[in-house]
Amino acid sequence: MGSDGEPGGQPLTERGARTRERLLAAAREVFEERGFPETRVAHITRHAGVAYGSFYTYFPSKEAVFLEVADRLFEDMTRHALVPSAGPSPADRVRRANRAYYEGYLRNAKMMAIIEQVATFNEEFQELRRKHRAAQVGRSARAITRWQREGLVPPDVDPEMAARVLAAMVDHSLYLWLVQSHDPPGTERLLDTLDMLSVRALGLPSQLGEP
Amino acid sequence: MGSDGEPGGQPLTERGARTRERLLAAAREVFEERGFPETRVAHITRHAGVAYGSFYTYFPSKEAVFLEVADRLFEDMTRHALVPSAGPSPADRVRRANRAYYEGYLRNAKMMAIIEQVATFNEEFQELRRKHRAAQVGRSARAITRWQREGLVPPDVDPEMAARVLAAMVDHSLYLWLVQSHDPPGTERLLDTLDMLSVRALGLPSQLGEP
Amino acid sequence: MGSDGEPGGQPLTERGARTRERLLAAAREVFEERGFPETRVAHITRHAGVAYGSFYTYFPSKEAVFLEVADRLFEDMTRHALVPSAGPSPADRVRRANRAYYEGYLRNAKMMAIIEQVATFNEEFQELRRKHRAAQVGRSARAITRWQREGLVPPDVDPEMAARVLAAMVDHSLYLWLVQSHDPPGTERLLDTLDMLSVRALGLPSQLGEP
Amino acid sequence: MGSDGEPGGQPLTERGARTRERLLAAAREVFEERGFPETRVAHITRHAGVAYGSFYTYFPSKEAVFLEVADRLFEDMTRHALVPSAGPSPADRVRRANRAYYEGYLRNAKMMAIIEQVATFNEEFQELRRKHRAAQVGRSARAITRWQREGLVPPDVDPEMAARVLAAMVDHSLYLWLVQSHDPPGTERLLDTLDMLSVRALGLPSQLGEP
DNA sequence: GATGAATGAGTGTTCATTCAT
DNA sequence: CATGAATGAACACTCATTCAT
Repeated sequence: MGSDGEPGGQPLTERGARTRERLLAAAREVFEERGFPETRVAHITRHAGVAYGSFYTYFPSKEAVFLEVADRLFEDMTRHALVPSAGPSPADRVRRANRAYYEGYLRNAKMMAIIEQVATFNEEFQELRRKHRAAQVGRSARAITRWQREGLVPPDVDPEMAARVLAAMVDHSLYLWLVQSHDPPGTERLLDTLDMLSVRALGLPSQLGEP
Repeated sequence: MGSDGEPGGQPLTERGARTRERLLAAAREVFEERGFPETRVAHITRHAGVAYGSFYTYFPSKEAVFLEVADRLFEDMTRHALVPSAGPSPADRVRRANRAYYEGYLRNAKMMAIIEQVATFNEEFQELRRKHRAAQVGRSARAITRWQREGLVPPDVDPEMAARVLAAMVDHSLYLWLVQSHDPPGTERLLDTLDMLSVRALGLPSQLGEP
Repeated sequence: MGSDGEPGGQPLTERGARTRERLLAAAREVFEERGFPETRVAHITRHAGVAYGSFYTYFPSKEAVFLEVADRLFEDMTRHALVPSAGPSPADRVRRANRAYYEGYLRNAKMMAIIEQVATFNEEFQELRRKHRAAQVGRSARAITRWQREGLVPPDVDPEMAARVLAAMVDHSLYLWLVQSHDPPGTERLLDTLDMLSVRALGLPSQLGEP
Repeated sequence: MGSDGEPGGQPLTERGARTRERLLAAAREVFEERGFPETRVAHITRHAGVAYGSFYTYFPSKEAVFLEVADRLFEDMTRHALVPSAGPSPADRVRRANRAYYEGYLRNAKMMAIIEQVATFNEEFQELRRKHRAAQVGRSARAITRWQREGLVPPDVDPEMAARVLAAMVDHSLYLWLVQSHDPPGTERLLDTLDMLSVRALGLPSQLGEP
């Protein structure tokens, strides 16, 4: 409303930075525990050990902390998902990517559930998520295109669509398995199936030298 | 939810049945339009053209109508998903099942979004959904097992897991395409990809007589 | 609104009379079970086995049934409270009156609790009750006056006040004992104390021939 | 009543304490004026001159304020009811106790009516009241026992029962007089009768040196 | 910057009573 | 008379955000 420092701005002092960090960490924990709609600002501040009002010193709204928590999570997921393109066979690259995604999912499973939740009603957040997804799908699509040029993937495969569909397969399978079923035993079988189906769906030779 | 054992349920007269139907239809439309949390009971009754209080003559809560609307939808999805097992090749059966699911999804796309939404915070509803999914996955798994016996699917495929994973692939791809992206053009390419990947992932011969 | 038969009027047919009776009996039972504010008209009709709307054929309101139920109860209490004035000593008459009141209270204990309840917020009902009380107190006061003329009660006793105060003593003691404490054992001791204190408070000779 | 363990209680600042006090005072006045069920939270806050929501900063429910108002009242009644045991004759002690109780009742008459009201439907409150009553009755019973040892009260009197019964007498007489009859003239006659009947009922010598 | 009190619009649900059939 | 559907005002409680100290 004025030219004053907007709330939610970055803190300038050392102490302020610590408080902000505490709030972010507390927010994540409370969101994981109760979900977004059931989380009260008071829960977050109590958990962080700061005064109620201080929340609004660092974040303009409950939504805003969530966005930031989610952003950090996406960052984490993406950073670890990078698989060196040079190296073993395409099939192995697919397997490694799947495993890396699984590791990330496991690390962040609870928060992934909440992200799914918020994505169902918050348009701004949907947009953020679409972007992250598009980047990931883009990378996979480019790999598929390359493999097609090398004759490893049949030419009738639409790289963009295949990338989308396989990403949906892995993502949603992990969601149902880790989030909705609370991590049941036998995860190895699930991962093996994901790997196998991904590789065969693309028609990749599963071993070096295989047709 | 009251402990009085109020009827709050099935109408005894023709007129009551009509009112109840009107409320159900209105509820579905309003839910689709605004989502579950943003729907007010007043919206539903206004839309149905009945008095506020009449809602509670037929449903004990907002949640209860939702459950019933969703139940009807599951019913619709399941009824149309039945693909005659006798007939053409396995690959064709897979394609037909995918198409049937797509038709259902398209018919109910808006409501599917809301179902996804409610599933993220309502445990009772999650359970209902798990059951429907399990039934579907079971059917697919049995088909895969049969194909394995007939030598059409490699023996290293875990039928249950494969069924799960492919269902997740189709379901979530359609969700992202129809719900989150609001039915963009080029759906045929998506469906073709789903078919192709399903068939190849299972190693099914895509044409009669093909290996 | 017109010159039609007002609701709540006496029924003319035999069948109507039976329905009305059923509603009255059901009302009493439900009131006893749940108290006045917690009783729904639906409870009464369900309990009576008649249709919801029929209630208003016989009674203009929930309050109206209550008034009638209470009126019958007062009638019962009064009818049995009549102690023949001729007969044994005044002390015995006091004892008999106390016992008769106790019997009535016991018979109607649950309803007495609800009457107490309604009396705290319904002015019309308070008036009804005041009248019943006044009649009872009047009778006792006249007996005390007589006993004063016969030299059995000291002349410094105010008959009206003493009657009031002793009635309050008996009434409230029974209320606390039977209603609030749910009829604990040892009632005989309570009754003996009530008798003894009543008799001594009035200075009555407790035995024939005693001073 | 929430399961969040919200503070909802004691204010931490001077200003908060003042607001809480204002709400308590306003609550008492509104309860007295309209009774418990007819009191709206909005009445209380309007009367206190604070925002609606502020009520719930200090009290978790309408019931909770009532409990606290009543508790303070019981406190007041008890504090003033203490009659020095040393001093004049037992008869005088009885009279003084009666008068002290009357003073307290007069001071709190309106609220006593509401307390009676709430006691008819709120179990938690009934319990609170039972405790206060038991304490009072206990004190009286001990006095009667002492007087029996000193030969001032006949040995056939049951101290506990007599204390109960006389307390009921005084309490309910005052209730009917001050609350239900709105303090009619001639209260002195009532008090004299209460004193006289109490003393005679116990057989206490009404004057020093009298038998 | 930190604190915690203040604000008040918003909502699901209840239920006595009325009315159409 | 009987039936049960229709009505809608009423109310306690929540909670994100703002503000005074």
